[in-house]
Amino acid sequence: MPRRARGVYPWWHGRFRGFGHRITLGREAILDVLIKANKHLSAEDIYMKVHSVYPSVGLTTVYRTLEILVKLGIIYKFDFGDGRARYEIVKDPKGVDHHHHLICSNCNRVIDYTEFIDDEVELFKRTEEGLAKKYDFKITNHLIQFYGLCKECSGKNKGF
Amino acid sequence: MPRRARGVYPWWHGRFRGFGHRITLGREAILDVLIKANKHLSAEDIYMKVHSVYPSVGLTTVYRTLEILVKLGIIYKFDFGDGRARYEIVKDPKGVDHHHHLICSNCNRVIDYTEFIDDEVELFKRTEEGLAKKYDFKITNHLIQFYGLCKECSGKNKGF
DNA sequence: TTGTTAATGGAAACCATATTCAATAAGGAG
DNA sequence: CTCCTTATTGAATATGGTTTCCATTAACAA
Repeated sequence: MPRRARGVYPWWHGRFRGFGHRITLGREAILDVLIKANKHLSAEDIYMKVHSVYPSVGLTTVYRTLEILVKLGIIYKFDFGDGRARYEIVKDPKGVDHHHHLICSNCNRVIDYTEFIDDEVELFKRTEEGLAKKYDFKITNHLIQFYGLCKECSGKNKGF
Repeated sequence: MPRRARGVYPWWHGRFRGFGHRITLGREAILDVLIKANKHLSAEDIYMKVHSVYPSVGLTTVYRTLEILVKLGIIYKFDFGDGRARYEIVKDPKGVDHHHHLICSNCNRVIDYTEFIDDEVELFKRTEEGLAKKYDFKITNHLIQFYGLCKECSGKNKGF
């Protein structure tokens, strides 16, 4: 937890407090890990990193904090099909770091890609508007993932 | 399991046998349920339906069969975020039944939509080609889901 | 500083899915 | 049609990520 200049608070404190949540050491540490990692991490990944600095923070707190962060829209929760969820800090959809995922059905390797995002975002904007109107559904975000076989697996594995 | 005219086999038998799998009563019943349901079902949903007709078919067989069907590309497996997977028969991407999902973050209701699919298919064709080339990744399918608040939930629930 | 109440961690509970294993049956060979 | 090999099966049990319980601690408003 980097020391903070007097009276200067991280961007997310307002949103956090605004929903009635308290700022705690554990929560700061957890979000700090997500921000610094800048890639998808499992709850256990996060727990281990936080725990190495603050051994008093338990796995339960990690799960509870992640749940809040997801609901507040501060982080994303992904399912890559290997039985454990992954979490990732939300970036501006227009930002440089925004990406989607390629998932290998065989080895579960996950590749981030940033190409074609502009086209996708453009299409989604249109689709979202149409769907929101038709179903009276307030869309907050979308999930896009491609599945297939990665370079290593496509050679040896023929389906099953 | 409807009686079959002599020598006439369901479309999926060839693919099934081709991969060395045997055709069994349980497997026919399970796939039959998926075909007739024509919507996403959980393993338990499928188990109960099959079990009501063939009490001898166990939940284990349902899971094992679903795993094979997914690997053979005969059904899709979805995660809607409520902790249990859903399965759905694969239809031709150009077919009328092809659809994607709108998921309510609050009540977990899932809405199927078929609108705008053409645009998406078009975009994905381009994206898939580009990604396949760049990452040497053999894409077999994609997942798109929109998250947000449904009509019922958007009024009362403000985030958290 | 104090009081109210959210937050915490460790243990236990949960629950969907996976695995084990002996019994059974699909389907090719004869 | 029958036999034989071996995939498939169900029941019970294990697994493992996530959630809940509950007594204790600490955030922060007054």
